[in-house]
Amino acid sequence: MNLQELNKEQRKAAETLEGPVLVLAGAGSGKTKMLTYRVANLIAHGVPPHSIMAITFTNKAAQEMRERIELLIGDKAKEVWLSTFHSGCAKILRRDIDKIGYSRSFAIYDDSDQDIILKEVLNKLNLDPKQYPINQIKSIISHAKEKLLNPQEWFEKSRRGFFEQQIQDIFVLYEERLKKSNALDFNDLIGKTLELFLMHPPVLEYYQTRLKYIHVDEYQDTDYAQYILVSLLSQKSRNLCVVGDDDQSIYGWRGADVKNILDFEKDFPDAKVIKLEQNYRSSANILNAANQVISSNINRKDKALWTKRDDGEKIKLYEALDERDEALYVGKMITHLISSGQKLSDTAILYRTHAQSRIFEEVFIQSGLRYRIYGGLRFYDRKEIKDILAYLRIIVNPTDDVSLKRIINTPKRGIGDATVELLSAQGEKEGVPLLSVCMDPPDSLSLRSRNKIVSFSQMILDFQIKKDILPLDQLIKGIIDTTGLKSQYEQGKTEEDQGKVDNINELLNSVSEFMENGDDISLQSYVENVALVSNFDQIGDDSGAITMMTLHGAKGLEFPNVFMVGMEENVFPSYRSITDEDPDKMEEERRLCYVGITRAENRLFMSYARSRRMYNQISYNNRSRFLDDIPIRLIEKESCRDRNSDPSLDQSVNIMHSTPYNHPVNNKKNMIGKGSDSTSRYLGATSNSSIQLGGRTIQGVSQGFSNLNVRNQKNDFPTENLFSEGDWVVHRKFGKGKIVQINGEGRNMQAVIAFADGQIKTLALSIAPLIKINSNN
DNA sequence: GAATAAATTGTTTTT
DNA sequence: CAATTTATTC
Repeated sequence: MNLQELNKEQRKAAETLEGPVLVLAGAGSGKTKMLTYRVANLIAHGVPPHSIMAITFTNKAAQEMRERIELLIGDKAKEVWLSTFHSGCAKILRRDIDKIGYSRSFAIYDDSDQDIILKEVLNKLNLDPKQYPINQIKSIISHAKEKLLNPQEWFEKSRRGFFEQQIQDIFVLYEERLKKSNALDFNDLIGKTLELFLMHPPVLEYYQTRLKYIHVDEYQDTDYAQYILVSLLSQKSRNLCVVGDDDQSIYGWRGADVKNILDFEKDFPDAKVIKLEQNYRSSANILNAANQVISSNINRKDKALWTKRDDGEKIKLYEALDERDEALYVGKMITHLISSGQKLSDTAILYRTHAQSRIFEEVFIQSGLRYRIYGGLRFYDRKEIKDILAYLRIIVNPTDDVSLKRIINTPKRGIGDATVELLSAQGEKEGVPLLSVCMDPPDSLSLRSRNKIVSFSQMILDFQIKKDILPLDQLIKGIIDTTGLKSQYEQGKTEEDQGKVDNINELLNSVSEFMENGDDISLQSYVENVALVSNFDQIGDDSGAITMMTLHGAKGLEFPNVFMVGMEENVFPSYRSITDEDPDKMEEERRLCYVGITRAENRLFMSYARSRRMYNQISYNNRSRFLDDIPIRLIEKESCRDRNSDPSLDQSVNIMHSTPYNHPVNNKKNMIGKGSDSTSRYLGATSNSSIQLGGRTIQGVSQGFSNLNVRNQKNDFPTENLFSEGDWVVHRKFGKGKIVQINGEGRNMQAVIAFADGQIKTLALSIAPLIKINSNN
């Protein structure tokens, strides 16, 4: 490691090791480089790598930083604690969450799980979803949790009207459901970690002592809860280094509080403040444009980025006829860039909303330009994938009612809505997990239904046994085979079904990858990983494709050529930000524009359309106000030829028809998630994904599982594998208990169980409706 | 209970 | 417009 490679300010930041440090790092100022060297420098000064923590915004950023530190100091980099807030908290909770009344096999509920719970809650309270929109409730709950408010506290601080009272009730029930399912939402990951720390000081002290040097990247995007977390963790050592840029704060809508960075000096009066203002990324023209745009904001720390680079090319501004014309222009420009030696991956298209991507997909497919879309529907959020994951989740955490409901009749096995409703009501009445009820369904159901339900729950328990016997990939393969999750699509002939089969194969692929790379390859770890990765976590995998993403998604990235499209009022800035009552929203929108511009290294293209189809109607928007902030001298203007007077315009499309493909653009189909590559399929390239799956492995597994089926038919349930002394279990009627002793063998095996209410019972394991809840300890 | 047809409803940004 | 929810029929 050689600190001489840093500039003066960067070096100062990398050498100021003790005490609180605030680094105000402008866009492209070598922030990651500085952080990397600082960590390496700490290690060079004898600090053990495991005492160093760095929190980043995305898993991708964490991974990249780890690689860069590794280049400097080698294998020791592996011991540095690098993670996002969410995955770091998940790690802490996996160790000790049982201390605050959850099982360590807790589930992480995502957005769509929240939807399901809230729908049920509204239903139960007899509230109309139109008057209490799910999305609004979700955001209220999320904001409350960001501020560490419980339902009551939230209500006290609200307007305290009738609506708020109802929201409070919903909130309370929502929390109860999560708790009952042993599940946490994203905000809980932070909040429950804090709860753990506050209720159990020794746990906090452990981390305070261990993590002597803490770094937080993108500090401007932290919310109140995260701020408290960081404050607590660094309280003892006071070695806290935060890095951020108030001009790049673009997550206010998610609870991010710029005050955290603006007030850092108040929180730590002895903080050393270092400013990184030299930009290494963009040409002078691009940087000047960015500086001009952001200077219209009032609420910001004064600073000015500068560069040693030449002016470079002017910013190209294109006025398009409509959104198709805009896409054609972009396609044409990219084709030019390619012919001048640029790679496809040198170019990114940035837009305000995902919906804008579709027309680009259409045009690029027609032109044979490979592209990748990041964000949007996550790979793991696709229906066929979520179904598989739901099986995995119920195996890890048998109390996960949301997952169970999802799969109890998927694929179709004749357990209808009415039946599920009844089972669910029963579980609620008795306060036990749905799976417990399924193991011993009420007599009010027909024998036919009961048989289906019992054999379903036996299948789940069989999987639970297999979990500890088979390696992860074989387990998942076996589940897919046994349940018919894949074969249900293999029979279908539509392209959609085929895509689903591909995605399932892709999932298996990603499992193998996970097993090769990770150190913890347990099912639980896999499920957790899947819950916390985003679509932005694999950017840069593909060197042969154009990158397409939202402006938010582009934060932290850079590209030689950047297209900012849809530069129109109501699009960008978004119509929702154009309000007089909240000028902060417009400021955030402007920062987003600043972020976009500063992604570009050499060439920046901006475009707007005179007319655009939005929300299924044609709208005519003015050019974005942000364009007017850029000095004319930095801009080179191009305008569309009028379609009426110049029929050759449409022919310009045909020039790009080098490889004509007439595949329908099938909506989110082309969204690229982890490892998936449907673009290459469209373009005739071979995807190696399915090849690795063939033959041997598959057969091996299905054999293993056919044994299991036979056993099922004989009704000879191998309980001996499932329970052992010391296990925590939940009984249908007696509630939570601990197995203190196991006697007998096979079908006659009995367990002595001490239940939470003090009762001690001896139960036959082959028939007792028991669920193991400490499945992974 | 399942498969189809009809109606309805929603679109910022994400760990 | 397209995805999801609801109604209808078998």
